[in-house]
Amino acid sequence: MGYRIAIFDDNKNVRESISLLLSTQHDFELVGSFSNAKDCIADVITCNPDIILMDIEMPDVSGIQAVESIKKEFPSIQVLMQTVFEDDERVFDSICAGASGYILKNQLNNKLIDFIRELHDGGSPMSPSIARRVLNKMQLAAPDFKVETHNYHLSAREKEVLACIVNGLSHKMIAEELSITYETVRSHVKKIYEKLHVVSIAQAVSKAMKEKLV
Amino acid sequence: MGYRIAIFDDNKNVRESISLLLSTQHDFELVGSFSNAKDCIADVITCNPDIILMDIEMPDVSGIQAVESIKKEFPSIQVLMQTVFEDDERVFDSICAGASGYILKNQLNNKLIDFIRELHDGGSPMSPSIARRVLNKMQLAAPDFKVETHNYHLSAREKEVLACIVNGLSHKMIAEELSITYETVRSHVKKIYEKLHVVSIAQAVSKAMKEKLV
DNA sequence: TTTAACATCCCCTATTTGTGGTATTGTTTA
DNA sequence: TAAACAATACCACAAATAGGGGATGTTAAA
Repeated sequence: MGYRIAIFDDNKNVRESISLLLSTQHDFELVGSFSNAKDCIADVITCNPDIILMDIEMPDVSGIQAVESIKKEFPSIQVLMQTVFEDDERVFDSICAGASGYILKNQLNNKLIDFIRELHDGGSPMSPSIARRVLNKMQLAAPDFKVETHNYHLSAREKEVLACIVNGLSHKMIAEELSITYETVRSHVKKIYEKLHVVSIAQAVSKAMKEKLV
Repeated sequence: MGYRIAIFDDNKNVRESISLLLSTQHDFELVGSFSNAKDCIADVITCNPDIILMDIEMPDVSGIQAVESIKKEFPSIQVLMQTVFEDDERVFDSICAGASGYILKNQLNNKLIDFIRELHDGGSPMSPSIARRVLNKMQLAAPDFKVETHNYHLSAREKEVLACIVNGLSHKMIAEELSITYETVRSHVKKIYEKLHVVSIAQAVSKAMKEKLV
């Protein structure tokens, strides 16, 4: 089965050299080549690719916006970002937008073919320095991932009330929201405090958010 | 400049075959080979490696615990995890513990040399499927990363007070904590609410934690 | 079938918090 | 140097929250 590949890049030379490179592989088929991501959804519908090579810096619509809308419409398409930039922000925005790989353009020529195959086989090709950035970011965010998640045995109703509290509603507003009386809200809150071992709204919100209880 | 490499792996065959593989590279030097991470800190001091190949599953002390303590003591040593496991938990625990790369053992033979060089050059070699898991994890955690971080121009003192509130202290306790009067705390709180555009403790805590203001 | 947990509602009291002011002092900056 | 901000402190009143009860009906588990 061949790979259907599309390119978005505003640089004509880049598009042409990639086209030439892809043509050396008998099982690669370049089904689309676009200088602009303005109509990327329509373009993708037209050419129906499996894999998209996406430049980040393009006029009008950035590659990051493009990958976001493409992945929303076609989650199974794999997008490989390619750029000269490797600042943290662009890297993480791309990944969060749904890119499955991120490579620097200086590595284009020699490795692109391998990277595309790796992508197709369920891998996530990244330039070495990008991969390092990604790991560093995860290490920084480690506390966010490693949440000690006790189970406080809150009932469904109690979780609802707690969610309202975290969203900043007063007891009175929670009563309205859940169509119960103020006194019932108070009963739930008392029970929540007991179960979480807290004694105030501030502590409850803090604990709920820290331990992702809502 | 040569690479000083140490191995931790409980399987003697693995250690020997890696040793053999490394010996084919004139600039690689195997400075230590250990079947156990019990004394990993002492071992590392003794053999002084630049790079460590760490097996995950070892008796007594796991590779994850080992990398955690090694990175704590010697942050500049690069650790490459190698394992047959690729469950999410072990992958992320390893990365959070400070590993700079993570490769599956079935790819050992042919690629290990390249991976070690990549690691040494500031990259983070990962097996393709591992890289994909890492990106998926980041995408899932995207909301945690993409914090719209307004600047509310809180003064240093106001941030202190806000931190106390988030930690669940009452105004009275904050007064004691910061050695100011109760009324001053209330003044700060008023100002904080004004700047954050909130009207209650719950909202303040919620906003402060969501936007990582403390 | 008794018990336990849950959801609902009510009362009383005390404390904490929210809102509106005012005021002094020192520092920074336009 | 005047204006703006920051940190401190106080007062008064209103509203919200916290803690102690008690009560009822339902449902699910032992």
